Amino acid sequence: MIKTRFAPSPTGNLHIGGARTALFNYLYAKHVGGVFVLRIEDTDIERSKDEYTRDILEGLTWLGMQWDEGPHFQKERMDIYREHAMRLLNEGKAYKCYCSAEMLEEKRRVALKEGRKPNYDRTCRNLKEDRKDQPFVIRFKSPVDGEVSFEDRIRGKITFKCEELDDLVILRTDNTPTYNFTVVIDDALMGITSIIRGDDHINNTPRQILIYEALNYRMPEFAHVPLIHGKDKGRLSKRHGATSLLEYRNDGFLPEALMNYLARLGWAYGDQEVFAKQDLIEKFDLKNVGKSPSIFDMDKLLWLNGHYLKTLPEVEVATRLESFLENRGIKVTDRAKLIPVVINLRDRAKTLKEMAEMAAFFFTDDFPYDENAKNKFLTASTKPILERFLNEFASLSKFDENEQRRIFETMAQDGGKKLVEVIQPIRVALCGRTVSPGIFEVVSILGRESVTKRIQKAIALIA
RNA sequence: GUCCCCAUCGUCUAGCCUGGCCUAGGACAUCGGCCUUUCAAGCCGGCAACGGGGGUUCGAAUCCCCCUGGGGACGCCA
Repeated sequence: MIKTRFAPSPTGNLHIGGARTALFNYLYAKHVGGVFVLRIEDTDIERSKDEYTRDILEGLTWLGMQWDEGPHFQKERMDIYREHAMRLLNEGKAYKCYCSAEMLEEKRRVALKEGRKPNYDRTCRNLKEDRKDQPFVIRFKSPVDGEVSFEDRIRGKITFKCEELDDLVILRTDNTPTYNFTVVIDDALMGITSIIRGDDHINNTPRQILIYEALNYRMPEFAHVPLIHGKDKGRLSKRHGATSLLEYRNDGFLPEALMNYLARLGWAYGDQEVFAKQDLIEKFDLKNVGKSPSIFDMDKLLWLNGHYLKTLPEVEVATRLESFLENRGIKVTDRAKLIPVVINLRDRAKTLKEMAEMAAFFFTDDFPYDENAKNKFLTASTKPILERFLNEFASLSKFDENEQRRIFETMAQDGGKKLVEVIQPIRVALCGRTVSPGIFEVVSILGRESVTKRIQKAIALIA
């Protein structure tokens, strides 16, 4: 049974990079019929915050990655880690180190400055006496020579010389365990078989392998996925926009689009661009994951989002649009309007937020006029057009497109104008702006009463 | 500084493992055109890449080496 996990630390929001790592774990697990575990790595008491945990859980849920197990919290497992540390200590595979953090920091600084590698010099490794009253950390005894290598599912064989590795701290002065230690214990105890994570962890892998061996636990397979970079090629950060996945939700992105986009970032399946979730589960595989870092491209995400806006069932989009309208303070009293509005706007909007902005005027007669549009199209010279339209419209017996078209064409002909010249003033009167769905559609959706009211209001505005 | 990783259009990528089908394919963006009541959407077309140098081979984007460039890691953070 394949088991994967996503193990974020709640020291920040769930960002794009984390979400992608989670997605690869999720997809791989689902692809092979395995289990996807969620674990919160909150051993850093200082920086961990509940609000971040909430953000992570909500983000994963929104994207549609339901975990099968967890969330486990490391905070609740401290005793387990301590027992393991004691076990290694008793077996002579770890030792107490009394060096002060300040002193080590100074040594590191000097080493770096002199161009040496800033590794711990193992001062306390062979200490015989037990200094009972002095604070200490527990360090793992790393082999002095030899090498460690592993077969990465994405990159192939990776080898490190042991001399590059130093004796890492596994238990701090305050009796709390460190990352490289807890991660091994948890992954082993939780039966994780496949560790898929960012390639910033490649360097940690040999240390972790050594700990697996010391603890005599079964070794999982590793797959290191490249990081996502910003436009400037640097690591993705706040500077590049959204810091939380949930901001994308609030900006009107669809989880379907984001999942699709994230999956295609660093992974491909021939020339296919559009993948529904089930499709991803069927086709995703580690062997198609690329090795080089990719750059987050908002334009492509927008395109995909637009695509899903156009292809998802109308009712589905309508429901989501309604909450975005509410966010703008618009109560949808006439639900029946929602569907035709979506049908007319889905080709024009890239996001739900944008769609809500474009849809607002459909739901209230009390909408604002775009200043430029008003100045240009609601003037003394266009007033006759509005008045004539009002009359013709009132005498309209049927309400279909042909009848409407006849009015506009007659008006254009009589006035020696182009169709667009008579339509634009009407459009501004009805929508408050020069950009909208087709004028016939607008009229039909608004209905007789509302159209009349809006035209009258516009005429009054001019007078 | 040391170690590790990476390298195809501006971007995401296919092709690389198992050399010839590659005059390097698709998508986004961009530019032109068509359609048209505005704006989109849609359709058609254009521009655009194998980082450099050595090998190996009849033949290299594909295999090997070096260089360069980029990224990551070197914590009592995760």
